[in-house]
Amino acid sequence: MAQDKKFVEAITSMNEDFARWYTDIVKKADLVEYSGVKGCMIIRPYGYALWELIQKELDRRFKETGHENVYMPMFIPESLLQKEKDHVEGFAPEVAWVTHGGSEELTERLCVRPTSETLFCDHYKDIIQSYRDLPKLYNQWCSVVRWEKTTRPFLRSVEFLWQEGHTAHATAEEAQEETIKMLNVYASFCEEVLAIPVIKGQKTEREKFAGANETYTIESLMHDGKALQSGTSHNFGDGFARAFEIQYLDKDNQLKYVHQTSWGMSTRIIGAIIMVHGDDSGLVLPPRIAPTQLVIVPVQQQVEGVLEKAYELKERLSKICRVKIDDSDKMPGWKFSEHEMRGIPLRLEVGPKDIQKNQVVLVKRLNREKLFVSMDELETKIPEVLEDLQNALYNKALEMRKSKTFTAVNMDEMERILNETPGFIKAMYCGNEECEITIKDRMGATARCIPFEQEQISDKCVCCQKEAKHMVYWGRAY
RNA sequence: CGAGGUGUAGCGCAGCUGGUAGCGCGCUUGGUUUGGGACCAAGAUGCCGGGGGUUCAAGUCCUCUCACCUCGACCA
Repeated sequence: MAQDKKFVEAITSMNEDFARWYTDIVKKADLVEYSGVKGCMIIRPYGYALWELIQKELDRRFKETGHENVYMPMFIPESLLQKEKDHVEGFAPEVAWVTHGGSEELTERLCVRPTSETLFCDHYKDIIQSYRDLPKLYNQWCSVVRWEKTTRPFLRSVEFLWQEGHTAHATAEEAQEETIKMLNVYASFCEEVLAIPVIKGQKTEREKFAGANETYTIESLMHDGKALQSGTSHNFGDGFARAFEIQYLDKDNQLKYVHQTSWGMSTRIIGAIIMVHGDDSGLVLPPRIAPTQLVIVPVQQQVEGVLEKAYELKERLSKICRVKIDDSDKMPGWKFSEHEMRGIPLRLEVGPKDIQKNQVVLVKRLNREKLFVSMDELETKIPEVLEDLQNALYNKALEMRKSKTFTAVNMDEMERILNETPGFIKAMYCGNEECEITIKDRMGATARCIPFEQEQISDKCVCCQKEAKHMVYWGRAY
């Protein structure tokens, strides 16, 4: 089992301690450094490069679906935050307040935005008058602050980077269409770019966003069997519009409330990339999101001609992929491990022997498989291998999820599965919140979503055994 | 906010019944090396988390405090 051999002792093994494994990777792969403020992280160049690629891919998809980027203030006056009742109640426990400007106490406290619904609403109220002003399709890239007590890099930090889309529509139908459209954007982004398979579905009443009529979600499953909400899309109906009096004059000369949506994806998704694809040697990045897709490691670089050839290859290959060269004076083995830890999908080794044979060695991060490739065929071979790796990662993640997805018809069965083989549990639900609470209290699992793709596991609710309304994915979650 | 744990060099740690600071890795310089974490030599690096006490003497004992980590309750 040479493939499973561990070359680096620095990373705690996944099976030994998953939480430690995660923090080890985050630090050893140079994604994050802890900062002086509890719960706030320094995102280092490699981690930020990941985020930039995520931004680039998502932003392109937002633009393609007609959205425009804006920037809202970071501060929200207390009175503004108060306007929508459910919304404030949802966020009140975790907002940070600014009370002073310099040495002077403010007449009204300012909240550091935990999310920007109220700001967008306040703005929409001013700029929307006519049906001709609709729809408004805005998005904002920013950071938000939520005063969390238990924090972990990417998964839950006090300040995090995200994107929040906020749209206003003339009709309820349009708003619903937008909500689903953006959920699909997230889902295809996750599956196509991040190679993370997701379950699309709707949140239960209990789990939905504060102030939303409906919340839709994509849920993914981590290696330890815990679920991660990877993106959400909300239909607000006209609830916020009524609270903020966002009205427009329709064609029929009637004043009507707009219908709104919001949707977000955050740096948390980086946690998902780590926990879905990573292994005991470190990060594993899908090629489409890898800041460096190919690293060139010269071997015996002191031998005349080796470094020159390596630089020449870098120059050539930079036209077809994101490539870096490691010409430091570390040992080759050290470099191999280092770049594996950072999850670079493909390594190219070139040494005197290769140059003689006019070939290079390509090594896949995923399984350390070696390919000997002629120097003349790199331009066709490398994109092919990267594409294969992208697909292989998706399939592997899908297999992993399948192997951790179970069905249960009663509480004992559900609890046994959760304890013995953590993962998603498909089980029927009556729709009564009491049952959700019972399940949460008894086994710490929550309703992840009511999937669009329904299955009939049984007729009865897994908890109360009364008539079931729908099938729900349950699980312990991050 | 409850329960537990850890703070000593950049990182990981040792430092006993108190006696004035050590190991490994990393770092710097020079040399030999290079196909899975090389070797030799010479270096540099400390408010022992912070305050207060006990003592002739405190990483070490007492006390308060702060920070961080892990696990639970609440959340993207």
